[in-house]
Amino acid sequence: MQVAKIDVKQETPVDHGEMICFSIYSGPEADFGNGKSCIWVDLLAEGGKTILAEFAPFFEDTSIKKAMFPSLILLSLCRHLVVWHNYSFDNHIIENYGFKVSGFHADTMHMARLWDSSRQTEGGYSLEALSGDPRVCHDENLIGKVSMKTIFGRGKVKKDGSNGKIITIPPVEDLQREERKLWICYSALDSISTLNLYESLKRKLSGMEWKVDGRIEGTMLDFYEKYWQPFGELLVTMETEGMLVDRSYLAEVEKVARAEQQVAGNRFRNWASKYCPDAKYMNVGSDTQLRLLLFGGTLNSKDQNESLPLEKDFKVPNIEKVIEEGKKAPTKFRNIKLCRLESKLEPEMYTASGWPSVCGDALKTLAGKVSAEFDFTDEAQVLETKEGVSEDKEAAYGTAYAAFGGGLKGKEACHAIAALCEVCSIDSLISNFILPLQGSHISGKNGRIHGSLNINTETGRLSARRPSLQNQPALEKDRYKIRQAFVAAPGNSLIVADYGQLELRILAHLANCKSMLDAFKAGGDFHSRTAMNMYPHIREAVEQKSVLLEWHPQPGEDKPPVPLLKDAFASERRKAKMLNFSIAYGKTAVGLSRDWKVSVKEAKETVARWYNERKEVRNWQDERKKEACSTKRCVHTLLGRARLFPSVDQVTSSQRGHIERAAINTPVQGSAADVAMCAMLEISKNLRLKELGWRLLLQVHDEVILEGPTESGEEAKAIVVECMSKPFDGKNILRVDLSVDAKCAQNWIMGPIQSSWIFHSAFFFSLFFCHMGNRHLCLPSNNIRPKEASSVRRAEFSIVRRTGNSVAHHLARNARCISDIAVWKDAAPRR
DNA sequence: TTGCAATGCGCC
DNA sequence: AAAGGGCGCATTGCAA
Repeated sequence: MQVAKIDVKQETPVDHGEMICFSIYSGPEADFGNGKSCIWVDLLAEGGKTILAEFAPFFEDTSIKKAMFPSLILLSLCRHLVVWHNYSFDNHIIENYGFKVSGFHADTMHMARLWDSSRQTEGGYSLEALSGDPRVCHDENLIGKVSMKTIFGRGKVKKDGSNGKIITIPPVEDLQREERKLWICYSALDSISTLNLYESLKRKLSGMEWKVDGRIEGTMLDFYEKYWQPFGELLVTMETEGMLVDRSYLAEVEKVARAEQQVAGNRFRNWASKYCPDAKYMNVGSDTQLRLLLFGGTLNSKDQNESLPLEKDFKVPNIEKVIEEGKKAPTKFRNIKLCRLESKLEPEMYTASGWPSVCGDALKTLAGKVSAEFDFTDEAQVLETKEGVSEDKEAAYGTAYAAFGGGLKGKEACHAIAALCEVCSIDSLISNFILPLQGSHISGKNGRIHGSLNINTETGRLSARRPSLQNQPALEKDRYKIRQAFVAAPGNSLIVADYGQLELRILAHLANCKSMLDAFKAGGDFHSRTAMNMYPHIREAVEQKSVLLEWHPQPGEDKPPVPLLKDAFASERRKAKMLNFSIAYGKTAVGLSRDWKVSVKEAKETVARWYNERKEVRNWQDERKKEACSTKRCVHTLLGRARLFPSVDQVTSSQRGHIERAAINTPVQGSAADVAMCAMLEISKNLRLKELGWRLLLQVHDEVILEGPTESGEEAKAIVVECMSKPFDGKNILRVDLSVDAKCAQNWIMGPIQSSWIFHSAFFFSLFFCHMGNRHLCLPSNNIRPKEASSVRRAEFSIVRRTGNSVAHHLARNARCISDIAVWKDAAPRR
């Protein structure tokens, strides 16, 4: 299928994009008439829409019979199962025409991910990359998909008439009309490649053992059919469902955010301009400018031959309408000269490439724990400060205090840098959420936003795109209450349910760690319990009842009789909590020492304390590392999905370190993803929920959101909790309970967060979409990296051959449907 | 004008 | 010697 009028990089396929053609292929034995095995349908031709309507029964369910369609063909077609490459996209495009797509059988994109989850940097998962990779498809008689760029790309003619390096591709509508023969071959090849890919992947997955807990359950093809096939379909329905967003609320929030950002930005610029006049006009969001302003002249920590310049010109919008020398009128942009503010300021953190870092953490070290509210250019506040009205303590100021000479100047610097942090955080909220959530490109006609939920991570987690709802500010940090903009439709409510410490529970299960399992069994505050286990003096205090592990207020009590552990030993608990999360991710003592700003020795000691009662965890981690670095080269998740690593013989030691950490993390993160997936399948299978009208909308790692009628909220909530607590066919196969917290609310702020969407498709049909609207596609010729973006604009599918030949035959005979037929041998001329 | 690498930041 | 797993996405500044 090819689609026009959609920009896949920006827009959701729900309610965006139009199909311009599609092709069908069901294997070489199928005969569409005259020995042709592939048909291609032109929807741009006169009456294109009518042709599509004729195919409606093919897309839809058998029960929806259209009289206009010859019933014989209809019946045989509808019994077919369809395989797609990136089903999500095609499904949405077809649904844009009002058809419900049925007969989903498999998605080769997901199958490929299951077979090898580590292709993202090495080929990727586009149809082109997969079908052209001899390790995937090795049929000598078939060639893989050939990219549009290869076939239709032309060097863009430069102004001087010479051929440029930039490759352009004409709009697909033009190609379809003007390069007809080639175009038909190209699109036919997509469906053929998809079928070929499907057969290959089926063989691959069938050859992989599927083991759960050491017991053979079948092959990975069985796994696919049991889990990822229905999961793929579920994700698509969730994308279609979408979520309602309150735009007027967001518009209000935007005003406030912009105003606050402006104030904080001016505060910083005013201060900086005392040292460097042009800083008054700088872009505080540019890390390049900031780096020079704060650390100009510093050496690169990785290459002592390189250093930042002491001053540099930057191009900024000429808002002040300054008329530069030699110019008559103000230009659109102008140059400003930035220089280092204070040479005593020393960078403490560096970026990966060795330059001083200006990230939030680095800036906070400079500023210390001070408020961004003080504006020392404001006389009144300066006076107040001099009189000692503000309670600032010198200890709270960061390293900038001394570097800028201490006293008032030092304080000024710290407060200004704190204001800078504020600007950055507000900016990211605006550009990541407040703006995109108001745009129409990610929402459909009904005003709901339809992001995408993808199975495209190495561990099997979902990712959410357009928008990326998974990085919404956490409840406590959501200064503009953005989650409040996600609302239930009138008469409906949301159920927001999340797992408590899912990954830690998984780790406890996988490592069979007694201490952790006991702590979970005991319930209460897990991190406090960890702290108690790590520090004998805390344990003593608990045993003597001079502190409480946790406290459940009884009627009439307004505070605990003795202090709580989390208050009395706050820093120990904080460390315990960080260790709980960090260790599962493979973090080392050196990393922790930097985070905590303590010596490596001290960090090592703390880590040792953590492992002391959790020896099983260390053993388990060592086993995983060995497994990853052995000839097996892989680790597995709870449900038996594998993650393959490169051979350790061929990597650097730092890459080996990465492999070892991933080997520890993947089973934990990937198993958590398995649990969340099973829970969602349980929820979607639940007949009572269906009956009550509750639908899944979103998932974010350990949290799900449903929407349904308010009146049945409580009943539905109980069912959801049940499904999540026993996600494996109604059972919990873990050694540890799954704790679930669920709320019923009108908007998301009342509870936890989440969302995502998928893409994918596979086998008899090939639907071609073209996107990019009327714009020409411009690609530099050296861009050989097949990105997912390119696969997203295509959708390919095929029908599993059951009665393939007769169907093909009938279709081919319906001349009104078919403008042309292409056989694969004619396809894909190489240029 | 467009794409890209580097950087940074949010979440779990 | 360095040492955090997994993502998506925005912006900047530069290259083609």
